[in-house]
Amino acid sequence: MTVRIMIAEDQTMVRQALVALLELEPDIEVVAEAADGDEALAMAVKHHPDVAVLDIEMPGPNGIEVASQLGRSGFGGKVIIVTTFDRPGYLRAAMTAGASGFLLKDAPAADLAAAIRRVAVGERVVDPSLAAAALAQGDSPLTDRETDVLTAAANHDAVADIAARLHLSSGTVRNHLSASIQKLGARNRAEAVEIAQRKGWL
Amino acid sequence: MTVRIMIAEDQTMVRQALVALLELEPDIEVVAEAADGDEALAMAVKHHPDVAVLDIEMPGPNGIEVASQLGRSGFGGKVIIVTTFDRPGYLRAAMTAGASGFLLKDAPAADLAAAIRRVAVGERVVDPSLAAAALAQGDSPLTDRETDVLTAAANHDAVADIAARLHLSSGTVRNHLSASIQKLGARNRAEAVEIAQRKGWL
DNA sequence: GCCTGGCCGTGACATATGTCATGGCCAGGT
DNA sequence: ACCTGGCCATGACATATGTCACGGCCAGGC
Repeated sequence: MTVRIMIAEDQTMVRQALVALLELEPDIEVVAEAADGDEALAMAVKHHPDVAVLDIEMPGPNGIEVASQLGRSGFGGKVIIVTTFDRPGYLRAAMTAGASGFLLKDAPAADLAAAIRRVAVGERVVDPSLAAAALAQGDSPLTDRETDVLTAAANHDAVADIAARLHLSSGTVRNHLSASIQKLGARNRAEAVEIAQRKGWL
Repeated sequence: MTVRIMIAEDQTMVRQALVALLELEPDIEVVAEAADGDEALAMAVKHHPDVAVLDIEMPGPNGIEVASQLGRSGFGGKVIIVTTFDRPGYLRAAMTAGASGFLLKDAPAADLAAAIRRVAVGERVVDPSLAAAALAQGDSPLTDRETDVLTAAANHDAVADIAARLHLSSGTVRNHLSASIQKLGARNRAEAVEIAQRKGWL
C-alpha cells in the first residue's frame, strides 16, 4: 500500500527538504531523486515510480517537457507538476503534457502528500486558486506566426536577426510584432514578450 | 546547548519542508516561522532566536532589508541569508547588511544545519563557490546615474517616460543607456537590463 | 460559382532608439 | 595654480522600431 515516488527539483536544499518531509509519511517512499530534466527521464525509466513529482524550472528539459516525454515513452506512472511561479499558462501546458496534478510551492506542505495519494489512485488534483486563474485567463489571442515571431524576439534579438532565422522579410516581422503588441495591450516589444510569457502564451 | 532558530521563506511548501528537515537535528529547535518580511521582523523581536534564516525573495521587505533592520534595532541574534538565485551581487549586500552567513538553495541540505551551528558560535559562513563567483564578478562597471536610468528602464518604459521621472533630458537618458549597453556588452536596452539584473548590479 | 473574413507577407512612412562629439563641473595629482 | 580624468548633461545624426495600407491566399458560407 505504499506509494513509490520520484522527486525532480534542481535546488538541492529544497529537494532534500521535500524528501525529508515526505519520508515522514509512512505510506510514501521516495525511490529516486533528480536534479535536472535529463536525470529525471533516466530515473523514471530506471525506477518506474508510481508518481513523479516534477518542478518546472530545471536545467535541461523542464518539468513539462519531461512530462510529455514520459507520456510518449510508455511511462506507466502519474505526474504531478510543482512550480514556483504562479503562471496560469503553465497549467494548460502541464495538462496537455499529460500531468495528473498541478501544485504551487505556495501551497501548504500537507497538500503535497495528499495530492500524491490522490493521484496515485487515479484522481486529478489541481490547485483551486490556480485553476480559477487559468480559466479567467482564456486562450491566447495570438496567431501561430505571431507567437513564432514573439518567441524568437524573446531573447532580445534585432528584427533583422529574427527575419533571417525565420526566412521572412524584416517588414513582415515588424508587422507580426506590431500586431502582437496591440493585441496584448503592450507598448513595446519587450513588454509584449513579458506579458505573453507571464500568461503562458509562448 | 540547542540552537533556537527562525525561518523566513514565503513559499509555504518550501518553508515547511525546511522546518521538517531541521527538526530532524536534535540540537536545533525551530521557534518561529515567517512568510514575509514584516512577519519576520515581528517574530524576531517576539521570539529572539539565536539564528534567523532569511530568504531574500519575500513579499514586503526582503531578506537583506530585514537583516539590516534587525542589525539597527539591537536584535541580538545572528542572520543567515538563503537565496534561490545565484546572483553574487546579493552577497556583498547581505554582508554589509550584517549577515553572518550566506547560502544558496543549490547547496546540500546538510550545509544549512552545519552553517546554523557554526554561525551560532560566532563564525562566518559563506558558500565557497558563491564567494568565488562574487570575486570573479567584481564590482559593477556602471556609474550611479547609469544604474538609476537602467533600473528605471527595467519595466519596459519609453525614454520620454524615464526622462520625465528622473527630471532629465531625453538625450541624457539615451546617453546613459548607450553607455550601459556598451559597458555590459549588450546589443539592446533590454539585454543590458537582463545582464545587469542577473549580475545583481541593479 | 461568388463573396467574406482571417491569416500571411510586404514595402512606405513616422517615431523611438542608439551613437557620437561636445561642454560643464568637480576631485585629485603635480 | 594648473592639468587630468571621470561623471553628468545635452543636442545632432544614423539606424532600428512600430504603424499603416495594400495584395495574395485559403476556408467557409451563401
